[in-house]
Amino acid sequence: MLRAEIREEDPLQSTTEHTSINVIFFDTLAKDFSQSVKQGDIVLLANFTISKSPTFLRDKLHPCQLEMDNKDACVYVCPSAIPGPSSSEAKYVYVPLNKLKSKTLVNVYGVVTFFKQPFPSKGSDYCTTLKITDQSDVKVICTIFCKKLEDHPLIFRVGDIIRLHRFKAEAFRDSITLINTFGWSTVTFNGIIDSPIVPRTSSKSFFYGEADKRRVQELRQWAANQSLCSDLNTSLSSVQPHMYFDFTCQLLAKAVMHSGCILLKVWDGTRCQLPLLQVAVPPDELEGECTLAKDKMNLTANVLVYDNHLEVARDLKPGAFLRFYNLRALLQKVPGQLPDQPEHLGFHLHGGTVYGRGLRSLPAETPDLLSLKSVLEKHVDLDEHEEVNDGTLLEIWYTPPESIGAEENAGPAYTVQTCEHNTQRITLAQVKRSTPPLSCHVRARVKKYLPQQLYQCLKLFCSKCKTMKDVPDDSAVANIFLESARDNQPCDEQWAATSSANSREPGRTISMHVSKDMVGKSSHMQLIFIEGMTLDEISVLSRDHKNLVPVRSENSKMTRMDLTAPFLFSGKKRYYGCKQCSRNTFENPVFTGVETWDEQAVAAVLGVQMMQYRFLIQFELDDVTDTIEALLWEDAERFFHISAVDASGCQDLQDRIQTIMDTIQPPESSLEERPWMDFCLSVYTVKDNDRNKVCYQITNTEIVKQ
DNA sequence: GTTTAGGGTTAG
Repeated sequence: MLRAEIREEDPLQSTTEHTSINVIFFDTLAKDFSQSVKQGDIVLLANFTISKSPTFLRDKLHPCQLEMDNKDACVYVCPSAIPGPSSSEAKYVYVPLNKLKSKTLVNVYGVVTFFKQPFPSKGSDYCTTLKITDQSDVKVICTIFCKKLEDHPLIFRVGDIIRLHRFKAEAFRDSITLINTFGWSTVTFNGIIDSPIVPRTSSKSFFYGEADKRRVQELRQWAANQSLCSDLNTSLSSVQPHMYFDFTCQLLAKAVMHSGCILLKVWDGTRCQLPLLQVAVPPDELEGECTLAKDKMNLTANVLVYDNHLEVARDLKPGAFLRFYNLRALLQKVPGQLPDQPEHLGFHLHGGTVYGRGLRSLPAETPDLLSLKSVLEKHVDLDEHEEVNDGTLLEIWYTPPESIGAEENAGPAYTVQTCEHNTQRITLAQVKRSTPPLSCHVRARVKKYLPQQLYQCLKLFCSKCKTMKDVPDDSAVANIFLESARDNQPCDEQWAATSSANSREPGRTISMHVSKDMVGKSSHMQLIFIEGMTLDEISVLSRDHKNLVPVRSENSKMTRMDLTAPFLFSGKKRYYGCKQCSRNTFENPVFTGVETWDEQAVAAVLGVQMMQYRFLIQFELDDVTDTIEALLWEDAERFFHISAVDASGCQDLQDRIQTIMDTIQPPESSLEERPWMDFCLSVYTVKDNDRNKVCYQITNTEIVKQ
């Protein structure tokens, strides 16, 4: 038994849907038919019977089949005018590119090193120019003139392998060029080693056999070691401003901007690192899908196509896979944009074909598209959200991408806004475009924060002169005490009761002074002035004494220590004064009338302008549309639910801040893994060298108690 | 059995 598949000779004249049908031959007829027929031959069948095709569902051919089981059944085989592969292979001889002779007719194989999409020549035809090379390492320019665009070779990228039949070799400017001539044909193959060898051609008939496969394999192998292949790895996520690059993508939508410009909205499934240009198009002028959700996620590239490329762009259908060649990435200002705001990345396919500039659609099944398709498939969940009404779209627009379709991320996880602002949440890109002053709500993740050493986020701030400084480290403070204690002679003040003792080190005397008014009061009520102690000693002593004021003597008069050191030790807390705003020294302090000594009272008596403890953290926030640097400053204590001064003397509280920061930005985590947080942002301007600088501060935002 | 192009960045 033998099965043959035959097709209607002229499908256009066929009135039925199925133009191919199975024929079953039996016995001698099967054997004879097998020996005399070649693919492409015309057959004439008579006296068959018609039965249901059992393979209809599987092979999608005609639901019936023809069975040649009748004793009168016969078949005539008419050899086709098109020669079969077996007879044609020997006819083609391929000339190496270094052996081309002028004025000869040749067939060649080569690897494409450069090519241009077909462009209109000044004559009657479209022209394709390309450059090829082979193992001889000679490069030859080829020119193909042909009236019909669809008959031009299907070259997708540098590295493709092309076979040229019936080309004329000509000398031009000291080198040989190839031009198509009568009866010409071209076949191309992709240059990827070990990928299936599938001929691409628009020729009506072409010969292709085992010898061709071998030749393609040889050239692929050779080319792989020559680094001829163009870089097709530029994705939207890696594109940089001012680049020229080849870009493989899918067309989402298109719109005619004016007679000289078509907008193509495309994506490759990766997110651009820079904000992408948004081009406003009225919905009824946009052909294809609404890209709002993808725009929002910085996934949609807007390509403006001009001049000679309009012809190709006009015929493209949304959903098509495209490759742009030598596309230009440019930073552009949005109309009405303020000078300080970031520019947006747009893409231009300007006129001309230099460096191969152009675009073409790629057949959906080409192996060139495998990686693109696999990236796009990861975004399938997005599409469902685009078939929704405007209200939902608006919501998606204002929702960070990862929370789309993920219920568990829908609500704020770690922060809550405590303000009364009734503003709709906006994107960071919109924040940057806004005009200060302004309060707004955003949802973002923490990309980075400073200082990374969290103890450095504790600052000293003078509310009078607005000076801010770091908390001095222990070694600096210890040095001040050490210097002061050296060769110190205890001071002698009339108002103080003094007791002194020798330290273990020779020459250092430790003294303690208490106001005579306070003698006999319990120790926690007392204000004790200490002299000649080291930092360690004061620290030990301060465990049991609430108010220790370190002093030194100058000409037997009691003087404050340098204000780099704390002016007061109280339990584990240390209080600092502002060098600029404090009085130089204190004389005859008045201690009467003070019932309880706290840091305020001590500062007042000593003439010290006390510095406040504050938290200061700079966050880099990211919500995909943009990033901004926002300070956590005035509302930092509310944010953490921790007082800065308490944290200054308490390791547990410092650890709690570290824990919160590790939740917001888990160590070693990628941005995508970090929690979304809701922030109230205050946008304001600050004079900076006579220029107005826009600043962002996190206000009215608190960590949710876990 | 003619001609075209014969690579090398627009300027929106």
